[in-house]
Amino acid sequence: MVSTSQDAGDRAKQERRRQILAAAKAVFADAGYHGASINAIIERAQIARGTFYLYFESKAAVFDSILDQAMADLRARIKRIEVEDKAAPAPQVQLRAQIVAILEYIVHDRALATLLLSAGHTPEAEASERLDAFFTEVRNLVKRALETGMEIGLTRRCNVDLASAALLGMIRGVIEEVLRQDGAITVDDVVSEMLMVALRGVLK
Amino acid sequence: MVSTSQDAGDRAKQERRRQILAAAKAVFADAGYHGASINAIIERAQIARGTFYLYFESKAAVFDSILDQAMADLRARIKRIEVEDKAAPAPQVQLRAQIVAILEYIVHDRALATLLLSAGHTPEAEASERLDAFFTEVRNLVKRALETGMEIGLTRRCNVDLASAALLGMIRGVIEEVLRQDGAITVDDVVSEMLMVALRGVLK
Amino acid sequence: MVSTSQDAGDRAKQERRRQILAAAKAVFADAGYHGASINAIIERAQIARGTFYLYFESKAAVFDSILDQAMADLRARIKRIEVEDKAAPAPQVQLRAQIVAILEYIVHDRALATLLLSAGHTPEAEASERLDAFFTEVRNLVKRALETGMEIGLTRRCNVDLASAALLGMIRGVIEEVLRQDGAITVDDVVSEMLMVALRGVLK
Amino acid sequence: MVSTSQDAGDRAKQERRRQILAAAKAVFADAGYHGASINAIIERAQIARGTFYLYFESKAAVFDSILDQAMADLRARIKRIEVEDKAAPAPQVQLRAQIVAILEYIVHDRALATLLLSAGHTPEAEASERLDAFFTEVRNLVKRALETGMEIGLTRRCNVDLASAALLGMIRGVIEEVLRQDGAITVDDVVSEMLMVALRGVLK
DNA sequence: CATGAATGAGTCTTCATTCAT
DNA sequence: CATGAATGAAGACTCATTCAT
Repeated sequence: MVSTSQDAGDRAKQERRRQILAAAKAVFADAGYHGASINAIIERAQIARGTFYLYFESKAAVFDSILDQAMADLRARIKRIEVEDKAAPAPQVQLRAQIVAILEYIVHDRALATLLLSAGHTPEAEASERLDAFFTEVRNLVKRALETGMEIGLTRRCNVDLASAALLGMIRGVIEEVLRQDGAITVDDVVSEMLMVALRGVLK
Repeated sequence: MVSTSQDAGDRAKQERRRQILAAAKAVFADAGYHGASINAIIERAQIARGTFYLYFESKAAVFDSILDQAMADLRARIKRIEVEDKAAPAPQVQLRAQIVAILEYIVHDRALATLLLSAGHTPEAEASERLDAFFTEVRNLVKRALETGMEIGLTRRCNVDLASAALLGMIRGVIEEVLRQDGAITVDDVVSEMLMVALRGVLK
Repeated sequence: MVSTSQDAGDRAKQERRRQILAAAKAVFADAGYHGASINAIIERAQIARGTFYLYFESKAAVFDSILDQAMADLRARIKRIEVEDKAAPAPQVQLRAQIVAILEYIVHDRALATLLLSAGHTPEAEASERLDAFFTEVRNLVKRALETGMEIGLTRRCNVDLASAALLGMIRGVIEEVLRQDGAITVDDVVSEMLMVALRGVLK
Repeated sequence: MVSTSQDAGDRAKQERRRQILAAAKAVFADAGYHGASINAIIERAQIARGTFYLYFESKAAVFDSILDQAMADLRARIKRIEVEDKAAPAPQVQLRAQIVAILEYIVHDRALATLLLSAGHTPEAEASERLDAFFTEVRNLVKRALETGMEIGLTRRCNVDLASAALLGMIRGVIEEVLRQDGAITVDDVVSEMLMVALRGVLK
């Protein structure tokens, strides 16, 4: 009995937490970190002022929570591409699968996508640094991929810093386009198109 | 006489205005729209509080002014690429020249670049909409270029919406990389690399 | 049976109450009335938030309880000094015994002492008035003692209001000093010194 | 002209500052440091919220200002008592004059007096430490006076720590009594009575 | 024109108190 | 009885904007 009701309480708490996180995510996406007010968050979450601080220490803390969660989720979807293992699918297939998984995760949650696209200009939240670190991590992954590609003669020689920046910018641009068209397009098509541009260029 | 002193006054006024705009640009770039305070701006511009409101009606107004100026400058550097006129340089040469001109303008003014890259997330400034409109305008330009390219058989068939979004995202990503490296790289090199990726893709 | 278990319940309740009072006393002494938080009290008392309000109706109420208890304890230690009864010890001996008893009670409970010394400045607690009343009561006692002393020719003629205020102030000052030295000094010595100053003055 | 109007502005600012300090002093005296709210202060001072922060950085800062001013004023009234210079008035006359001056200053400003009597239990204001230091300073002065008195055979041998604590407590008790009687008594009479008790004791 | 003192709506955060479980 | 999640009034502080000089 006791454990049951405690579990129920815990579940309720987790639910509340999710509810606040969702509201905060939406508000941050709408207004940006600075523009978002606790007021807006609690109104959206339909809770009292104090309740917010029962679940999060501060405005920065919710923001951090959101980003941390997103980063963890994204990290879980990112894996090194296996080139040497002959049993593994072809690198391009692996790459495609990963990009689809990532984009699907991001695009699936509009607010989160907006957040990720705009964060970075948010000096006070600690998460901003961690977000930077995360993006650096991703960039390094792409850089290593390019380097490997060059080694095995798959990819053209290029400035990997610039090329990776260009590729990531491309991904961001494409995500924005998907958000803009809001579901009128499947992630799968998007990835095909994007890979085409990225891998083969626009010229015939 | 009157007109002369008026002109002098006008010139002085214009100078003051520029001075405030410059200060504001720096502050906005440093702190973002919300993080920027009138205080910081007037301190940097060495003017009194009231003086600021003599030249701009609000914080949002300066921000708008800065973006409007930037958009006007950029528009002046963007021209349709001439494909039919045989006397004109090759399309790729024209394209390259334009992109170099644009990037040089943006990268030359670090504060402005930072501003443009982050301005999308600044709800209260009206300019935000105009900025959106501006980017749409640019995207349309790119789209038309792609369509023309496809018509004359220069470019691969593709989803022009996505491809243009990808290309613009690429440009933004590359600009960020240039800012990150802060002058350790010339615009010319950047454009070469970027065009390579964009036009031919990363594959060998 | 019922009455027995009720008694047990009552005893348990009383115990809980004491536990909370002790925690509250410590917290009030540490942080002052305003600085003390219900949070700190319940943490120290190891009880749940709601439980606190089962035993006291408000923060002010605990504070009042503490002071009331202290006042009752102190009252029990204060008696009129018997001058006429020849069987009684000499007035100075009686006085000394009482002061020792009072100081010992106060100094023995550091938290309480701190509380009493600072409680005058705690507007919202009702007890503050009662504390004032209590001190007035004590002052009156001292005043009557001085008057009696004057009548029987033991004491110098003086303004009893001022003299009693001075004497009580002295006691408070001395208590503070004892707290400051924290046990490096016995109440007995303190009282000797204090009586010397009070009764004979500092001059030789 | 310019300097005149600037001076006028400065004078006006000084006046405002005084006005706020006075209001704050009254509110702090009424409610204690914690109990005092910026709201209460600005209402009493008849100014807007922001104006307060134009003159003081924080609530603690006003509090500090008040105490610092008081301490400076009091220090200016405290001088070592000259025992060796034969041309100087008798030590007791010097002492009396000083105590009168100090009490007159304190009693003259009811709010300040209340503040000084109750401060010390005000942890967050920096001034609290400085106030402690000030009181320690005064106690040391009294201690040295007692020691000197003992050396030249004027004073009885005694525990100077306790005796000085007793004497200062006495002063505080007497000040409280004067405030209680609110002007129904002159400082001069008070000092006479107090010195009588302090120097000769209450016994005949 | 320029100034800067004054304003007050709005921000984040705390905390005494209540009440459903 | 005990619990602790929920509440919201109230607190300190910021800052874009106005206006008398």
